Amino acid sequence: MSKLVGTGQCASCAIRHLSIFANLKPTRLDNIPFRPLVTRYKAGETIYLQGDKANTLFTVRSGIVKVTKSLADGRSHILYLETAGALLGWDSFLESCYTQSAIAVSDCELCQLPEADLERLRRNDRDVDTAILQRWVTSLRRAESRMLDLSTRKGTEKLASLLLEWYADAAPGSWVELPLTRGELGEILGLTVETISRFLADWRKRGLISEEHHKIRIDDPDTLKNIAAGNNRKSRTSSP
Amino acid sequence: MSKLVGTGQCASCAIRHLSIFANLKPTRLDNIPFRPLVTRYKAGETIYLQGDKANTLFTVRSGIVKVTKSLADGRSHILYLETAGALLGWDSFLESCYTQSAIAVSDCELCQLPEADLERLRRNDRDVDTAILQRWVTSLRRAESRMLDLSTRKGTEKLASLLLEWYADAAPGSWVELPLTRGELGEILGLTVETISRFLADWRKRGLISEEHHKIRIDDPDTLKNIAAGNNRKSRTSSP
DNA sequence: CGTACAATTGAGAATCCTCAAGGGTAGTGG
DNA sequence: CCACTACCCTTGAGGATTCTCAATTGTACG
Repeated sequence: MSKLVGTGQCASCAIRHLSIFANLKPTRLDNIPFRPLVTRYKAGETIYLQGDKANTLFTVRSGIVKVTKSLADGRSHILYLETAGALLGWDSFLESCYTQSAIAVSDCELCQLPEADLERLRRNDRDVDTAILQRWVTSLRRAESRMLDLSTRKGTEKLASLLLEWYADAAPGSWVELPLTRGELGEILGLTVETISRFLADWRKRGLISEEHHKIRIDDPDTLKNIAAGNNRKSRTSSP
Repeated sequence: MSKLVGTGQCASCAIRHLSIFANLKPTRLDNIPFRPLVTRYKAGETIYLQGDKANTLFTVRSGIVKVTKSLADGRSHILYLETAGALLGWDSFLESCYTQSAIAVSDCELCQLPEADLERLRRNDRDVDTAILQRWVTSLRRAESRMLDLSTRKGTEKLASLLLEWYADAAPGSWVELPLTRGELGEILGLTVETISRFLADWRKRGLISEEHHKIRIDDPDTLKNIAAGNNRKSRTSSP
């Protein structure tokens, strides 16, 4: 199960520059009126479940968290993959229940921010308030971009985009950890396991990517970018 | 073009109970330090465009507004349909550009809320702040539900749900205005004009709905609810 | 009454899903 | 150490769904 590591020292936190406290001056940090609990989760462990009473927000310190949403009949979807610095659990602000579940994809470490404490801090500190507001708008933008992707783009376009985005910060030609199963990739993009498997197999054969264990390498980024841009579509000539 | 009607009197506003000022006590309303401009738009007119400098939020007073997002290649999608009480233009909080466009679907009347004024009010008034925060979380939830719908549900399920939702507040068996074209319905659900047209034609033939001019009536809500729930799927028996 | 746009309908094809079978891999317990 | 299990991945065949292209009809509005 998840393990409590201790209480965080925000002033000396290694990922503070990514967090909502990034812009707080050191003197202000002393005013943070609570010490967030730091919890460690192993891959596959649940952080919170859709339907649980929502009264805590979380900041990801390390690892990858998938945020999923399920339908009554069992169909589900991965809404976001969150990494270091992300803030989870907005539903807490409504003092209701979580409308999604959060699950560790890799081993993770998270800070717990009780809603009441964070709310008090937000009201008293303009920088924290602004940081939260910005994250909020950014989350909404991201969700809206995903809606556009889901509704207008083909499977190959979406998968190619996801790989490139995942790979964005990596050195060209290097191996990158991809701790997601085919099923999870499908749940992000709205495709089935088999479809993902077929696309990746095809791209491996064509020399666009290589895979080994749970690592992936992009060998032909240009072609992949073309696919992501939809240039493999049948005919979309702009000439009359 | 859009026409300026005048400046709003929040205290006596007919839709205040739906707005972010709903919970302000009458005495507090006098403290609203600005008079929102009220503007009228005719069907089809643009309220703001993706890429415009974002410094104004809007409250819908009457009519229906579609909020759309476009890809570089021209493909686009309707993110939301907004009605009385809705707040638009969150991007203004980031002092950047609008990442969507807002267009009047029917004749509309909107209040303009300059970001700077609203921001000042939000910081000074806890109720306004809470109201905005709640709308934010609600918007995010709605976007996430739509993501789930777009990625997991079939066309018929989505269209049936949309009609039922649209019809939710109407009396059973009554005619309801549906000012959306087939193309717009498709842009909401991620389907083409032709697909929408075929679904509706089929349902008309089967006696589930009736259409006349731009009005629609649901004749067999039960069957439609079944379709929306996915009960027309091939086989999903839970027995072994 | 012409023009522009919306809706319909058909035919064929692209895309993706479902079902099914088989192979690989990692962890577990005797 | 090995069998066993569970889970993930792959691949094929067939079919459901939806798109694309094209032609036609209907409708609103100046």
